[in-house]
Amino acid sequence: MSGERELTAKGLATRERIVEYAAAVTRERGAANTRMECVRVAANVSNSQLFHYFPQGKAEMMIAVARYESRTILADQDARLRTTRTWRAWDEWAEALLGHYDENGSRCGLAALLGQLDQDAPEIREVLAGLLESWEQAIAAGIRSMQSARKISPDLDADTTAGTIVTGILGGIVQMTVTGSTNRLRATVRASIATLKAARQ
Amino acid sequence: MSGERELTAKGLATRERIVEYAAAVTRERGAANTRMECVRVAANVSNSQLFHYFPQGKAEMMIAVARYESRTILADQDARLRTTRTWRAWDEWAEALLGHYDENGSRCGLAALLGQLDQDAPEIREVLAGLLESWEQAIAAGIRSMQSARKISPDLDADTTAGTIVTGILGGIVQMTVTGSTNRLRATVRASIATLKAARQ
DNA sequence: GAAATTCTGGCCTGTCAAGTCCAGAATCTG
DNA sequence: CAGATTCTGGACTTGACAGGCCAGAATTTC
Repeated sequence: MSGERELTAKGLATRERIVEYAAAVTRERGAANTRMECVRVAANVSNSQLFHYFPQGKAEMMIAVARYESRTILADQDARLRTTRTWRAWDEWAEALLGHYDENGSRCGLAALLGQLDQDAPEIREVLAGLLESWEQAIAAGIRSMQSARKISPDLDADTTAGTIVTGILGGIVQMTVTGSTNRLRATVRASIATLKAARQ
Repeated sequence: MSGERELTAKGLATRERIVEYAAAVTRERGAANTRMECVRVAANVSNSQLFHYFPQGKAEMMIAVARYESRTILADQDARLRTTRTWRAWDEWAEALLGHYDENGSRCGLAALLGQLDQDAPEIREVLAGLLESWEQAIAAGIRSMQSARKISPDLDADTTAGTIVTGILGGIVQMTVTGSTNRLRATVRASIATLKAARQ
């Protein structure tokens, strides 16, 4: 047993499985209301295992959950946005985003974590800040693709616009968790695309 | 002692004072991390008083806090927006909003409550939904004032636009709590005003 | 001045959940 | 097979915090 962690492939797999179930519970109940006991039952592991893989306890686990959600969202968005060269692709991006929430009914891994920022967990804040940053970059890359394809004017500031779009999505998600309706998210995402189209070339 | 509550003027004043301090503590530490003990000390009352005025305990108190914050925000926004007839007034509105957060450094009563939605408190959700609704209406009223003054085209849908503006503000506030910076809020509020100006008449 | 209320302040209980500990079983790896 | 790890499961400790209880003091109100 060295100072650092050495996990076998099996160990890593188990740890990852725990994180996935923990993320699911967190999405369902919010980070604050996520009980280690619930995760234990959901992941079907023993208590010892939980604390074996997360010696720092719940705090460490929630950071892992934040990283997991972050990775998941970014992988999806990156794939959809990096080489977006048609208006149709943007419409599909928007509908995919909205469709996700229409299906999952305001369960949102991002929103579930946002509620937990008050705690003593600056690391979660950092992870989420990184997620927002990368998300902006993915959208900015999509905008630049459109500019390369001469469909959006090069005068449009891709970074600023991308930032505003992410802010709008975030606000829409929050409104969804408050009101239970995706109306505002829908309106905002469509307004974002309208803004892009207003800069048509 | 009748079935319903009968509070003297003094009693009401004390209750209100408790709510104000509770709101301050909540802003500082977030709803989840707000301890009755902290409120007790801050408001300088005894434990019995706390539970005398809030027989349902913390849950009831947080609802009162939500109503208080809601009232405070709306009173301010209503005053600024209901009869906004000049572009300058909009700029002042925006700067007041941004200035507030630059001063208070990401302390936000609204954000502090948003984090607490996971809990078993549907009433807080309702209060916040009402706040957002009224806020939208205040902004829509401001837009209509501009339309009456023939400064914004009557073709602009005041309600939809107001909804998008509130969504953007909300997203900016959330990003502020995550990143600690008001940059995105600033960009979004300015983009909102730019959208209005784009519908100049 | 009597009745009700407002208020103090401490003490006590209950609950919930995080995290520890341990003895032993199963599994993997060289 | 030997030695490490993975894993079970339960019992246990600890701490935080909500909330109740009570005896009595101050204040208000009629």
